[in-house]
Amino acid sequence: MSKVNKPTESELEILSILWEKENATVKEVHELVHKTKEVGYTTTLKLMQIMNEKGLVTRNVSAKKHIYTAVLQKEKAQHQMVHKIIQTVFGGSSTQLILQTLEKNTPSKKELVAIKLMVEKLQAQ
Amino acid sequence: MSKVNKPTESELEILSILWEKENATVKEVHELVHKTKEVGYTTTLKLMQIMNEKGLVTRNVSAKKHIYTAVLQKEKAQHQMVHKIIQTVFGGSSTQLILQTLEKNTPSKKELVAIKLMVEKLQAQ
DNA sequence: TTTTGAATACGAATTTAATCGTATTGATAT
DNA sequence: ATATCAATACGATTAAATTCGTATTCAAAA
Repeated sequence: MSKVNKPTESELEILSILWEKENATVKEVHELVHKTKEVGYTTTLKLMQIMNEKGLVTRNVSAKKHIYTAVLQKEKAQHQMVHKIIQTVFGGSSTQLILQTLEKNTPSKKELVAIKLMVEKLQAQ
Repeated sequence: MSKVNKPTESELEILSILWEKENATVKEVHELVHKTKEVGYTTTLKLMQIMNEKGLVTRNVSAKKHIYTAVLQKEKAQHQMVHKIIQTVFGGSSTQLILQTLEKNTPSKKELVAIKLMVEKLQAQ
Protein backbone atom coordinates (compact mmCIF):
# COMPACT_ATOMS: atom_id res chain seq x y z
CA MET A 1 0.00 0.00 0.00
CA SER A 2 2.58 2.52 -1.12
CA LYS A 3 1.68 5.86 0.37
CA VAL A 4 3.73 7.68 -2.26
CA ASN A 5 1.08 7.30 -4.91
CA LYS A 6 -2.00 7.72 -2.83
CA PRO A 7 -3.94 10.45 -4.57
CA THR A 8 -5.81 13.15 -2.69
CA GLU A 9 -9.47 13.95 -3.32
CA SER A 10 -8.81 16.44 -6.08
CA GLU A 11 -6.11 14.34 -7.61
CA LEU A 12 -8.48 11.42 -7.78
CA GLU A 13 -11.00 13.51 -9.63
CA ILE A 14 -8.39 14.36 -12.24
CA LEU A 15 -7.17 10.79 -12.45
CA SER A 16 -10.66 9.52 -13.12
CA ILE A 17 -10.90 11.92 -16.03
CA LEU A 18 -7.58 10.74 -17.41
CA TRP A 19 -8.62 7.11 -17.03
CA GLU A 20 -11.77 7.89 -18.97
CA LYS A 21 -10.07 9.78 -21.78
CA GLU A 22 -6.79 7.85 -21.92
CA ASN A 23 -4.94 11.16 -22.02
CA ALA A 24 -5.83 14.81 -22.07
CA THR A 25 -4.61 18.38 -21.95
CA VAL A 26 -5.04 20.60 -18.92
CA LYS A 27 -7.74 22.46 -20.77
CA GLU A 28 -9.73 19.31 -21.43
CA VAL A 29 -9.42 18.16 -17.85
CA HIS A 30 -10.33 21.56 -16.52
CA GLU A 31 -13.45 21.80 -18.63
CA LEU A 32 -14.76 18.66 -16.98
CA VAL A 33 -13.62 19.56 -13.48
CA HIS A 34 -15.21 22.95 -13.85
CA LYS A 35 -18.60 21.41 -14.53
CA THR A 36 -18.75 20.16 -10.95
CA LYS A 37 -16.52 22.57 -9.05
CA GLU A 38 -16.22 26.33 -9.22
CA VAL A 39 -12.49 26.51 -9.59
CA GLY A 40 -9.98 28.44 -11.68
CA TYR A 41 -7.97 27.13 -14.59
CA THR A 42 -4.59 27.63 -12.94
CA THR A 43 -5.74 25.56 -10.00
CA THR A 44 -6.29 22.57 -12.20
CA LEU A 45 -3.02 23.28 -13.97
CA LYS A 46 -1.12 23.46 -10.71
CA LEU A 47 -2.67 20.26 -9.44
CA MET A 48 -1.67 18.43 -12.59
CA GLN A 49 1.86 19.79 -12.32
CA ILE A 50 2.07 18.55 -8.74
CA MET A 51 0.72 15.19 -9.81
CA ASN A 52 3.46 15.06 -12.39
CA GLU A 53 6.09 15.79 -9.74
CA LYS A 54 4.64 13.06 -7.56
CA GLY A 55 4.70 10.64 -10.45
CA LEU A 56 0.94 10.14 -10.51
CA VAL A 57 0.87 11.23 -14.14
CA THR A 58 3.33 11.70 -16.96
CA ARG A 59 3.15 14.27 -19.67
CA ASN A 60 4.30 14.70 -23.19
CA VAL A 61 5.92 18.10 -23.41
CA SER A 62 7.00 18.03 -27.01
CA ALA A 63 4.24 20.40 -28.03
CA LYS A 64 3.08 23.55 -26.35
CA LYS A 65 -0.05 21.88 -25.05
CA HIS A 66 1.21 19.21 -22.72
CA ILE A 67 -0.56 15.90 -22.94
CA TYR A 68 -1.09 14.20 -19.60
CA THR A 69 -1.52 10.49 -18.94
CA ALA A 70 -2.25 8.66 -15.71
CA VAL A 71 0.59 6.57 -14.35
CA LEU A 72 -1.28 5.16 -11.37
CA GLN A 73 -3.35 2.38 -12.83
CA LYS A 74 -7.07 2.46 -12.38
CA GLU A 75 -7.01 -1.13 -11.17
CA LYS A 76 -4.45 -0.34 -8.53
CA ALA A 77 -6.41 2.64 -7.26
CA GLN A 78 -9.57 0.55 -7.24
CA HIS A 79 -7.88 -2.13 -5.23
CA GLN A 80 -6.32 0.30 -2.76
CA MET A 81 -9.61 2.03 -2.14
CA VAL A 82 -11.67 -1.12 -1.85
CA HIS A 83 -9.15 -2.59 0.55
CA LYS A 84 -9.22 0.49 2.68
CA ILE A 85 -12.97 0.74 2.86
CA ILE A 86 -13.24 -2.92 3.78
CA GLN A 87 -10.80 -2.41 6.63
CA THR A 88 -12.22 0.84 7.97
CA VAL A 89 -15.97 0.41 7.76
CA PHE A 90 -16.67 -3.22 6.98
CA GLY A 91 -14.62 -4.79 9.75
CA GLY A 92 -12.31 -6.47 7.26
CA SER A 93 -15.07 -8.45 5.56
CA SER A 94 -15.28 -8.13 1.80
CA THR A 95 -18.50 -10.12 1.93
CA GLN A 96 -20.15 -7.48 4.06
CA LEU A 97 -19.22 -4.91 1.45
CA ILE A 98 -20.63 -7.04 -1.34
CA LEU A 99 -23.87 -7.85 0.45
CA GLN A 100 -24.50 -4.26 1.39
CA THR A 101 -23.73 -3.01 -2.08
CA LEU A 102 -26.12 -5.54 -3.56
CA GLU A 103 -28.90 -4.40 -1.24
CA LYS A 104 -28.43 -0.68 -1.51
CA ASN A 105 -27.47 -0.51 -5.18
CA THR A 106 -29.36 -3.33 -6.73
CA PRO A 107 -27.90 -4.12 -10.17
CA SER A 108 -29.99 -4.87 -13.23
CA LYS A 109 -31.22 -8.39 -14.08
CA LYS A 110 -28.40 -8.78 -16.53
CA GLU A 111 -25.80 -7.72 -14.01
CA LEU A 112 -27.20 -10.03 -11.39
CA VAL A 113 -26.68 -12.89 -13.80
CA ALA A 114 -23.07 -11.85 -14.30
CA ILE A 115 -22.49 -11.71 -10.57
CA LYS A 116 -24.09 -15.10 -10.06
CA LEU A 117 -21.88 -16.58 -12.76
CA MET A 118 -18.80 -15.18 -11.06
CA VAL A 119 -19.87 -16.65 -7.73
CA GLU A 120 -20.47 -20.02 -9.30
CA LYS A 121 -17.12 -19.89 -11.02
CA LEU A 122 -15.43 -19.23 -7.70
CA GLN A 123 -17.43 -21.99 -6.04
CA ALA A 124 -16.23 -24.45 -8.64
CA GLN A 125 -12.62 -23.81 -7.73
CA MET B 1 -24.93 13.42 0.69
CA SER B 2 -24.67 15.94 3.50
CA LYS B 3 -21.10 17.17 3.61
CA VAL B 4 -21.55 18.26 7.22
CA ASN B 5 -21.06 14.78 8.56
CA LYS B 6 -18.38 13.53 6.26
CA PRO B 7 -15.61 12.37 8.59
CA THR B 8 -11.94 12.94 7.87
CA GLU B 9 -9.35 10.15 7.94
CA SER B 10 -8.62 10.48 11.66
CA GLU B 11 -12.23 10.96 12.54
CA LEU B 12 -13.13 7.79 10.71
CA GLU B 13 -10.57 5.88 12.73
CA ILE B 14 -12.17 7.10 15.92
CA LEU B 15 -15.66 6.42 14.67
CA SER B 16 -14.80 2.84 13.82
CA ILE B 17 -13.62 2.35 17.39
CA LEU B 18 -16.85 3.81 18.73
CA TRP B 19 -18.91 1.61 16.43
CA GLU B 20 -17.03 -1.39 17.72
CA LYS B 21 -17.36 -0.54 21.41
CA GLU B 22 -20.80 1.11 21.34
CA ASN B 23 -19.36 3.92 23.45
CA ALA B 24 -16.07 4.79 25.04
CA THR B 25 -14.01 7.31 26.95
CA VAL B 26 -11.22 9.33 25.35
CA LYS B 27 -8.73 7.17 27.19
CA GLU B 28 -10.16 3.96 25.77
CA VAL B 29 -10.23 5.36 22.26
CA HIS B 30 -6.73 6.73 22.59
CA GLU B 31 -5.31 3.44 23.76
CA LEU B 32 -6.48 1.82 20.56
CA VAL B 33 -5.49 4.69 18.29
CA HIS B 34 -2.08 4.75 19.88
CA LYS B 35 -1.46 1.13 18.93
CA THR B 36 -1.33 2.12 15.27
CA LYS B 37 -0.27 5.76 15.35
CA GLU B 38 2.37 7.55 17.38
CA VAL B 39 0.24 10.38 18.59
CA GLY B 40 -0.36 12.21 21.86
CA TYR B 41 -3.35 11.86 24.16
CA THR B 42 -4.46 15.45 23.78
CA THR B 43 -4.55 15.03 20.04
CA THR B 44 -7.13 12.28 20.33
CA LEU B 45 -8.98 14.31 22.92
CA LYS B 46 -9.06 17.37 20.70
CA LEU B 47 -10.23 15.37 17.73
CA MET B 48 -13.09 13.91 19.73
CA GLN B 49 -14.05 17.36 20.97
CA ILE B 50 -14.11 18.63 17.42
CA MET B 51 -16.19 15.64 16.36
CA ASN B 52 -18.62 16.54 19.10
CA GLU B 53 -18.86 20.10 17.83
CA LYS B 54 -19.49 18.81 14.33
CA GLY B 55 -22.17 16.49 15.60
CA LEU B 56 -20.37 13.32 14.55
CA VAL B 57 -20.51 12.08 18.13
CA THR B 58 -22.37 12.92 21.33
CA ARG B 59 -21.06 12.64 24.82
CA ASN B 60 -22.37 12.11 28.29
CA VAL B 61 -20.75 14.75 30.45
CA SER B 62 -22.42 13.91 33.74
CA ALA B 63 -19.28 12.29 35.10
CA LYS B 64 -15.73 13.48 34.91
CA LYS B 65 -14.84 10.94 32.28
CA HIS B 66 -16.99 11.84 29.33
CA ILE B 67 -18.56 8.94 27.52
CA TYR B 68 -18.61 9.34 23.74
CA THR B 69 -21.01 7.71 21.32
CA ALA B 70 -21.07 7.84 17.53
CA VAL B 71 -23.95 9.75 16.01
CA LEU B 72 -23.11 9.06 12.38
CA GLN B 73 -24.40 5.57 11.80
CA LYS B 74 -22.03 2.94 10.57
CA GLU B 75 -24.46 2.01 7.81
CA LYS B 76 -24.67 5.58 6.63
CA ALA B 77 -20.91 5.96 6.53
CA GLN B 78 -20.62 2.66 4.69
CA HIS B 79 -23.15 3.76 2.14
CA GLN B 80 -21.55 7.16 1.63
CA MET B 81 -18.15 5.65 1.10
CA VAL B 82 -19.29 2.88 -1.18
CA HIS B 83 -21.26 5.34 -3.26
CA LYS B 84 -18.26 7.59 -3.58
CA ILE B 85 -15.87 4.83 -4.58
CA ILE B 86 -18.32 3.56 -7.17
CA GLN B 87 -18.54 7.00 -8.71
CA THR B 88 -14.86 7.85 -8.66
CA VAL B 89 -13.11 4.65 -9.62
CA PHE B 90 -15.76 2.27 -10.92
CA GLY B 91 -17.39 4.57 -13.43
CA GLY B 92 -20.68 4.51 -11.55
CA SER B 93 -21.13 0.74 -11.79
CA SER B 94 -21.77 -1.06 -8.52
CA THR B 95 -21.49 -4.32 -10.42
CA GLN B 96 -17.92 -3.55 -11.38
CA LEU B 97 -17.13 -3.01 -7.73
CA ILE B 98 -18.74 -6.29 -6.77
CA LEU B 99 -17.09 -8.32 -9.50
CA GLN B 100 -13.67 -6.92 -8.77
CA THR B 101 -14.04 -7.46 -5.06
CA LEU B 102 -15.08 -11.04 -5.62
CA GLU B 103 -12.04 -11.69 -7.76
CA LYS B 104 -9.43 -9.95 -5.65
CA ASN B 105 -10.81 -10.92 -2.24
CA THR B 106 -12.40 -14.27 -2.78
CA PRO B 107 -14.75 -15.02 0.12
CA SER B 108 -15.01 -18.42 1.81
CA LYS B 109 -17.36 -21.15 0.53
CA LYS B 110 -19.86 -20.23 3.18
CA GLU B 111 -19.79 -16.58 2.25
CA LEU B 112 -20.13 -17.39 -1.44
CA VAL B 113 -23.34 -19.23 -0.60
CA ALA B 114 -24.62 -16.19 1.27
CA ILE B 115 -23.85 -13.94 -1.66
CA LYS B 116 -25.51 -16.31 -4.09
CA LEU B 117 -28.62 -16.41 -1.93
CA MET B 118 -28.76 -12.63 -1.89
CA VAL B 119 -28.44 -12.50 -5.66
CA GLU B 120 -31.21 -15.03 -6.07
CA LYS B 121 -33.41 -13.15 -3.66
CA LEU B 122 -32.94 -9.99 -5.71
CA GLN B 123 -33.58 -11.88 -8.92
CA ALA B 124 -36.88 -13.13 -7.56
CA GLN B 125 -38.14 -9.60 -7.08
C1' DT C 1 10.42 40.62 -37.19
C1' DT C 2 6.74 42.07 -34.02
C1' DT C 3 2.38 41.42 -31.85
C1' DT C 4 -0.90 38.66 -29.78
C1' DG C 5 -2.98 35.21 -27.15
C1' DA C 6 -3.02 30.70 -25.40
C1' DA C 7 -0.49 27.95 -22.48
C1' DT C 8 2.72 26.85 -18.74
C1' DA C 9 5.61 28.14 -14.50
C1' DC C 10 5.79 29.47 -10.04
C1' DG C 11 5.38 31.87 -5.71
C1' DA C 12 2.39 32.88 -2.28
C1' DA C 13 -2.01 33.02 0.16
C1' DT C 14 -5.80 30.51 2.02
C1' DT C 15 -8.14 26.74 3.95
C1' DT C 16 -8.57 22.51 6.33
C1' DA C 17 -6.72 18.86 9.16
C1' DA C 18 -3.81 17.27 12.72
C1' DT C 19 -0.84 17.92 16.63
C1' DC C 20 0.50 19.30 21.07
C1' DG C 21 1.75 22.19 25.22
C1' DT C 22 -0.10 24.34 29.02
C1' DA C 23 -3.97 25.78 31.89
C1' DT C 24 -7.90 24.56 34.28
C1' DT C 25 -11.19 21.60 36.48
C1' DG C 26 -13.02 18.37 39.72
C1' DA C 27 -13.29 14.05 42.35
C1' DT C 28 -11.08 11.60 45.97
C1' DA C 29 -7.96 10.39 49.55
C1' DT C 30 -5.65 12.43 53.37
C1' DA D 1 -10.15 21.86 53.78
C1' DT D 2 -6.21 20.70 50.88
C1' DA D 3 -3.15 18.11 47.98
C1' DT D 4 -3.06 15.18 44.24
C1' DC D 5 -3.71 13.60 39.86
C1' DA D 6 -6.51 12.23 36.10
C1' DA D 7 -9.19 14.32 32.88
C1' DT D 8 -10.89 18.09 29.99
C1' DA D 9 -10.43 22.83 27.73
C1' DC D 10 -8.32 25.64 24.68
C1' DG D 11 -5.06 28.38 22.13
C1' DA D 12 -1.58 28.05 19.01
C1' DT D 13 1.49 25.76 15.89
C1' DT D 14 2.50 22.75 12.16
C1' DA D 15 1.46 20.23 8.12
C1' DA D 16 -1.02 19.21 4.01
C1' DA D 17 -4.11 20.36 0.37
C1' DT D 18 -6.12 23.69 -2.48
C1' DT D 19 -6.47 27.99 -4.74
C1' DC D 20 -5.13 31.73 -7.54
C1' DG D 21 -2.60 35.92 -9.29
C1' DT D 22 1.06 37.28 -12.04
C1' DA D 23 5.08 36.32 -14.85
C1' DT D 24 6.97 33.99 -18.50
C1' DT D 25 7.15 31.26 -22.65
C1' DC D 26 6.22 30.09 -27.29
C1' DA D 27 3.96 29.50 -31.68
C1' DA D 28 1.38 31.54 -35.22
C1' DA D 29 -0.70 35.50 -37.46
C1' DA D 30 0.11 39.99 -39.06
